[in-house]
Amino acid sequence: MRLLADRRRAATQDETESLGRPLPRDFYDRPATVVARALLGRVLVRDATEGRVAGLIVEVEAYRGAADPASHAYRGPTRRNAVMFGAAGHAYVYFTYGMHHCLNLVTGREGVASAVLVRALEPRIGIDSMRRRRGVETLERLARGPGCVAQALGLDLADNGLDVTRPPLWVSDRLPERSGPIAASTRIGIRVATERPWRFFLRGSRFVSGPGGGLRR
DNA sequence: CCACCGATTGCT
DNA sequence: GCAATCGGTGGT
Repeated sequence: MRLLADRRRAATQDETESLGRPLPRDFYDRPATVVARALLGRVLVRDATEGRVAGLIVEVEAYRGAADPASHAYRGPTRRNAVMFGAAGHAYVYFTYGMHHCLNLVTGREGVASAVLVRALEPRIGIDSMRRRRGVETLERLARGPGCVAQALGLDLADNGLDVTRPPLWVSDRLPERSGPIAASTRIGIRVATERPWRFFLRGSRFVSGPGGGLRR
């Protein structure tokens, strides 16, 4: 009789096979806007002890280096944003408003401090896990909004700095067929008048981009 | 040490 | 429209 752990491992390998391979580091080693666009429609995968959770990336926001006033990196390196200044292909997870976490994927060359904020997912795998973590039922509400994405995936500061070119947190190189309409978040996040982060999302089957954020004060 | 603020969310 | 809630950040 096969051990439970072995069966679980085999199942994980099968699913990984069907999901494709993790995107390699050089995928992320490009400008944030380019990576942001290329991430749309791919599968973000989170493997935890509770099981696998995954969804299609349907909305992202690009933070373009330390010269971008909207970026956490704008005032130079600090303890919190250190990961942004590091190598591409790592997770920058931060805590905000005393209750929410948000997930970024670091892009560009070391020292460039650019990243892509994952703003919304279309749930695909581990939907019941997402429901438990989120405390909501409907697919539309499970991972719409950056705080909801992190909560649905069970991410917190312990995941800051993770290498996203391999499990337990990674993005597949596959571009699956989308099953239905995709809900992008409606709320506006950053409020910087001079320069705004560029947002990318999928509306139905169409690719859309435009300035995110509103005006400050 | 202290004060202010935030790449948000959910409820009124 | 606004409260919740607390670590990050910068100034004293």
